[in-house]
Amino acid sequence: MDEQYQPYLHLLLHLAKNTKLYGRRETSTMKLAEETKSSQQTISRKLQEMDDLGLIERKVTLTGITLLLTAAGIHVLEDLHEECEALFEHQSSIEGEIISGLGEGKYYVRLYRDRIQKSLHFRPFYGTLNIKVDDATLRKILLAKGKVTIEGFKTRNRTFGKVFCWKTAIGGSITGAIILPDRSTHKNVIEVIAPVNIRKKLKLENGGKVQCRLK
Amino acid sequence: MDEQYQPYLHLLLHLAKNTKLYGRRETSTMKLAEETKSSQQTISRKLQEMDDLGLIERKVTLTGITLLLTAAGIHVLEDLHEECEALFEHQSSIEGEIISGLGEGKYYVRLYRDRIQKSLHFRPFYGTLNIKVDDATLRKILLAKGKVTIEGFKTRNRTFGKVFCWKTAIGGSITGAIILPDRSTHKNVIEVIAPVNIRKKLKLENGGKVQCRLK
DNA sequence: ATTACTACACACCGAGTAG
DNA sequence: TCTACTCGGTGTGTAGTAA
Repeated sequence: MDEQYQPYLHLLLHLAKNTKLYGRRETSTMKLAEETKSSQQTISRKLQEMDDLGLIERKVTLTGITLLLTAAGIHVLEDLHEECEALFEHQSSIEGEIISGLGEGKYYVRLYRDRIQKSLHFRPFYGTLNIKVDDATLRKILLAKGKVTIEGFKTRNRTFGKVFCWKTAIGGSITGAIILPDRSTHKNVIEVIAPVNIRKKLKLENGGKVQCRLK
Repeated sequence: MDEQYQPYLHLLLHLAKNTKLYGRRETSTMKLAEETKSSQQTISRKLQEMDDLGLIERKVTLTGITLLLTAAGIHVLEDLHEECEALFEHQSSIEGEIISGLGEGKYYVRLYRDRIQKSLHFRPFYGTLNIKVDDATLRKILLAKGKVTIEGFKTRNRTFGKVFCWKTAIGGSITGAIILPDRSTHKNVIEVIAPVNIRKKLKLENGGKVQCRLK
């Protein structure tokens, strides 16, 4: 993004929406002021400046203003779009290193099995694939859309906390889920479950890399 | 886009690129000032303000600053991304009404045939499909990427002008091209050519609508 | 009705500099 | 070194108003 256009981005985006990028719009500085929650004077000045910068074409009429985005104006938005695309491109891709589990996972999956089936609509294999990921990847997962929460429960003897899940394609083929306990004990390790034995099916070994895709 | 974040967008985008959205970055106000072509003081102030707004997490260290985008900060960029997506969503789609040609097209395609084959890599059927489009659609085509120019030429008797072409899928199936003479005589009418007789193959009639997809 | 000028207040930028 | 303060010059928003 070219920083010189920063003060105009909000208005430019508004105009782009109004003109469907390529069209012409008959409007008035007052209408635009209302729509963008600023003053008629500010709109008038900004439109003049955007005209001077070559971002829009502007014709003053008796009843208002007719506006049109120029190729340059559209290009500013295209650039912005591309920058955003680049940012979110690898949005759903997760990569990490397979590590050996402690067998704990197996124990818990068994306990949560019915709840998992209810929330994620599959019957999990009783083993988890443990993947070590970096901080950024962990944050990516935690902030990802499509989070499913499995509520905790109590037995006579102890309390089991809630678990968060994200539906995931593992290794590009198996459909399963990443699960993270609300109060995780091991940092930077995610557990992945699926209806099948992932480790066996994908012939994975400790230390190897594996890709998942959030969905 | 929320207009209150406008002054921070440039810096926020810069930080997003640096942190790959989810990561942490150790940097300094001076480095960021250089990278974004502003002053150390401005960066310092803006980072404080972005922290106050909850867009970033900021930790001052002995050697500089450690930065992290918050969920809110990422969300601002997600919103921006979605707005851009919406703008460019129908970017490549062209729609118009079929009108009867004057037989002129046929004459010209025959003359330009070899040049068309060389530039567009297909041998055109000797007839054009005439489509009436609105102003915005015409502008969309003219500003579209992938424009191919066929240079004009002279014969003993007269001069033939250059022609602009855009590769296009017609009706979702036929691959052809939209062609527009440099000096078009009929306004808002585009001509479409293909290796086959489009009108016959798609069973099109005058007055009907047809969709094309630029590519 | 409009647009857009002038005038003024407030916000913002960046040089200098303290901590 | 670093961050971040003060402060003066400039930029930006809006009320009033002319055209």
